[in-house]
Amino acid sequence: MVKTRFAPSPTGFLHVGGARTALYSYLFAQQAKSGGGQGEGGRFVLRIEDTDQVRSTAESAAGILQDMLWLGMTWDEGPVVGAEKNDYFQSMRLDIYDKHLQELLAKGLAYEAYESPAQLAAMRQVAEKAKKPFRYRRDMAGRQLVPQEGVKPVVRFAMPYKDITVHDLILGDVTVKGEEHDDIVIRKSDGFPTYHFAVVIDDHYMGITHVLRAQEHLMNTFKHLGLYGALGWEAPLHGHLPLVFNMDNTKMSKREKAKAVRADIQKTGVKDFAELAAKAGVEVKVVQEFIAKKSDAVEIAVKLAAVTGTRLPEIDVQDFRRSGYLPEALLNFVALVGWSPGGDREIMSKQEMLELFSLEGIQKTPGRFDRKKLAWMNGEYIRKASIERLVEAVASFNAVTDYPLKTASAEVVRELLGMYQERMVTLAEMAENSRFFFEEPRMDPKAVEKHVKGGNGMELLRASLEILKGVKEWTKLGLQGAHDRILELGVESGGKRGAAAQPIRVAVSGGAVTPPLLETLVLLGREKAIGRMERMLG
RNA sequence: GCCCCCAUCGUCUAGCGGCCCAGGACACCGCCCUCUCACGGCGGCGACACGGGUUCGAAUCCCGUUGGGGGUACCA
Repeated sequence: MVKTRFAPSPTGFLHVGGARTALYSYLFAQQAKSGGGQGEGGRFVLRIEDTDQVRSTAESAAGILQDMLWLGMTWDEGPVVGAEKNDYFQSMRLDIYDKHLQELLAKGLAYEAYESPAQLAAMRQVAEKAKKPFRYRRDMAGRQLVPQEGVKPVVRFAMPYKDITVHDLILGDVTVKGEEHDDIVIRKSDGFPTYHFAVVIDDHYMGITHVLRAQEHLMNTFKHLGLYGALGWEAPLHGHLPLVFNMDNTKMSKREKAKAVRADIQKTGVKDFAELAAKAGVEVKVVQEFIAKKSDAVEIAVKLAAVTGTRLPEIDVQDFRRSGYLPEALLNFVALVGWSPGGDREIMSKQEMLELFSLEGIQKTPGRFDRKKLAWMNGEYIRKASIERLVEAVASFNAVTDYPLKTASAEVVRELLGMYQERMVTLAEMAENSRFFFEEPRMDPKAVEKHVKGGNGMELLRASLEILKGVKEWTKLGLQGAHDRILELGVESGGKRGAAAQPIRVAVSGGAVTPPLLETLVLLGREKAIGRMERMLG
């Protein structure tokens, strides 16, 4: 039996790094499920670690579930979508933690500690000045041995001070010496367990056999192993995954959204934020604090970005959905940051990943998240997808975005997909570039100058307009003759074959780039096409 | 500072002692195709961090150096 889990804390949306951790755990369990006859099956558990009362939110938890499902990762045990909290939320399991806390206390394997946060900070500072590591130990000098007025005690775990080795599934054996350990807090003063305590108890009760988590947890594992020992339980196997970074080696964090917005605001040189604040519907003071880097709040960044037109970097799964990535492409890409099936395999369906996944293929080094490669991969998926699949994807995309594409009929969506499938990398690109089909085009002055006003653009446009006006039936078939004639026009005028197409493009779309002219004109319709050309001619 | 992990093209990686003066993909740069933009095709640039060992033979094994990363919370 293999049982894995993904245990996010609901303090924000599902991060792509988290999605990858979830994916590996999911694949590992699913693999055991399909088993090849050798396994007794596998189960994948989703657990919400909401022991941080201040930062956890219900919306965040709901968002994480939604993102998991969008990516196609379903769980065998966990929260029920749309339902109230159940046993897979740590905040619902306080009794269990407390029971074991009492047990440890009774056995003398845990104890109350009475230092205030300020006292602890001071102790750390002293250690730092002396260039000595600070470790809270029951045998250290200077402990606060009696309760203090106004300070609620925490409970610390009496860590065994002996060498501990983790047999990591990915990194191999890692040992930390006994003198390195310290007595961690297992119950905070608010009565909630800390992560370390809740995780151990939950993994045990939920029967988790394999824990795959990010490498930032490696050092925590020793503490957890200490707890398993004290509780008399067998520990699950652990595997620590390499971290995921940005191309510039910085952490992929939500702070980048704030950074992007700040950079754009600073570029404008505006110093008085009253107008900006008003437009964004935020208090001036809040904006000022944001600019002063006193806050990196995502909600504020989003509001301000809407005003400044800043393109926020994608960090969370939701961001990628809004940018028009296909879940299968994102999943495929994310799988490959830190794992390789060996050989040259890159494009893989979930089913193929399931067949190929193995812990041996997991890298030990941190990976960079190369958005350009993701974009390429998304394009590959889009080009290989059936129109049916893309129609579905557009619906899912429209549900979280607000482009005019949203107003398109099913039939028009299919037409657009036909035109854009080979020339888009994300659905957002299509949504953006196809705006002129739905609303009046914004004229790009450079394009107008170059293709219409410059050279013989006006003449060509006039001649083309006459040809188009003569078209009886405004369909692909009916327009074919006129279209050919327009291309000839370009050659006759001494230009390239497409010389006459450009002025029409610009008149009709506002820019120099559209899908092939014929299809564009057909979908646009006679009235809009001719009207826009006439307007351009003045 | 201390503890721990890691190290192949700019990036993701293949490689698990001879098949490698290192293969693929993205990116980048040319050329071809072409009504714009794409798609597609062809080609180019480009890496075993460094120094010692071990071995007939090392990208692959060992040690050191350097570099990168993680941890060092009443956050997870």
